[in-house]
Amino acid sequence: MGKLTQISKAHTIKTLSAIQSEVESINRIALSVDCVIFGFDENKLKVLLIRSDLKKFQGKWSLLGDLVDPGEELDAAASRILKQRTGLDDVYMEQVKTFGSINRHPAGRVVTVVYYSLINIQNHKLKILDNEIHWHDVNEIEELAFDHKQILDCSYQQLQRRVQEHPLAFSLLPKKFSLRELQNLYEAILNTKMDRRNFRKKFFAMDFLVDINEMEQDVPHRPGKLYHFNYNKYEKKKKKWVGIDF
Amino acid sequence: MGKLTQISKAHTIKTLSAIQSEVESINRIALSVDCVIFGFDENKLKVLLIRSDLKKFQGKWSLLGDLVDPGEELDAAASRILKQRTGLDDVYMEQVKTFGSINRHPAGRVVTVVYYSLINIQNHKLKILDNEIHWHDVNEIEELAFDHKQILDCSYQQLQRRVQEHPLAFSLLPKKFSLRELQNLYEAILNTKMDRRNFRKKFFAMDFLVDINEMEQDVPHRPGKLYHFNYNKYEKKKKKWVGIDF
DNA sequence: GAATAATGTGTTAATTTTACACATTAAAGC
DNA sequence: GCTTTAATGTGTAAAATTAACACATTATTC
Repeated sequence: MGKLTQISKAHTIKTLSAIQSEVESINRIALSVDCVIFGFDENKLKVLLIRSDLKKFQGKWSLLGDLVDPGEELDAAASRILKQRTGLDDVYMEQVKTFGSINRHPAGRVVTVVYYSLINIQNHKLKILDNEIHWHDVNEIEELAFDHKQILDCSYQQLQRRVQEHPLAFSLLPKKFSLRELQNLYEAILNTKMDRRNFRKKFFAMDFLVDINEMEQDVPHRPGKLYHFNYNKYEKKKKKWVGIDF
Repeated sequence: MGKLTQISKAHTIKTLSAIQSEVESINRIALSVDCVIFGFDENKLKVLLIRSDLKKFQGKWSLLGDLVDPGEELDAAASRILKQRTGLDDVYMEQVKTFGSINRHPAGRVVTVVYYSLINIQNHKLKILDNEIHWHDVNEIEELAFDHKQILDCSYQQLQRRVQEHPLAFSLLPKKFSLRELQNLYEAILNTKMDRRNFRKKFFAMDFLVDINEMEQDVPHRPGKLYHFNYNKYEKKKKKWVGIDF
């Protein structure tokens, strides 16, 4: 008996209900969503992890994930996980890749769709109540439960690529930020040092920064100017790019 | 009762079998793989489509896909579909994205992991026996069954991006090719016209082309030189890039 | 008020990308 | 076989982008 879309071989026109029962009888694969939640604090790129609840991985850290509800969109599942864990919605999120190795999960075949999100740690510092959840330096993570280290690496690489094409990184900063903070963020994500003057030039040229006529407070040195990111302007420009650059 | 990875809320250590039964009882989502198979012929970028076997989409074209076997890797499923439909293995393939809208499939919840592949049409022209399968100009496709138009658009965009970063496109050409053919291919994929001299300069500078001291045969004009693509050299260089450019 | 440490700013060199023209060669047409 | 035609093959100069680099200014700290 052919499988769902293999049917075309015989090429008879099937009724929906025939296919429906095929779907139900054949499928023994569970579907989950895992979230790689990035944050930025103390000039380090961080990722939110939880202690694994499986005996096999006892003591190990893992990404935040959950099974997808049969009636739930994939994006919605990712949002839900994020909301449950951080209390935040309206967060930048992007699908990364789907991981489906046969033995990636000890409980059976679990295929997982991975998303990364970018959140501002300060915003939700108080909302993490579960004391089994912690922020970890991305660059200091050696091992994770399941295949989560591989997933993290893949997501981190995608973030590094994307952040050079689109100014996503602002999602990791508070609304008001100085250029030094912005540069520290980029240096943390890309793991490089950059020239301060060229960095400033580049961002001013992009024309997404709004000078809000405020200065940093309580910094142990000469305070820098504070800026907003103009999301509207960015979205408008992005539309013009579609099909050209990306 | 919490779902698989939601368990961490209560944070008891569960046994595997407890989780296994959760997985089995909860999951009602089918998983498929769809392949966007690109080819290049008559200076046009093509995609391989099959007539839909569903009444709802009768007459409409769709991508080649199939349900994933519970014991089958995702990549393997994509390879299998390709092999079944074209007779080819050892083909360039890349995961694109996973599509999981609730109502994307009339038979129920079917989440599909999408791959694109690049194949050389000449190589396997004789292997497509099923007369319900045809090549279509990518740029002339208006409508497809399911959400396959959206999937195609997404895959095509990803191909366009990737081809500018890595010389993937060679997979679409025969082993021996002229620079004109190569440029026609890039122009077809990117939907642009390019300067012939700059194009040649760029590819010679990459240093992946091997002059095989042969000329085109049976062309209605002055024959051009033929080249091979040096995959080994490319793979070596790619390793040096890792973490720097990509 | 002197020392410190960060902010803020412009110019030049180097590299990369784009634009552009003419001689050469084989096929096609007469 | 001679002419016409249409493509191949090649180099250089301008333009745009990116990288390198130094000093005056300002608030804080001591």
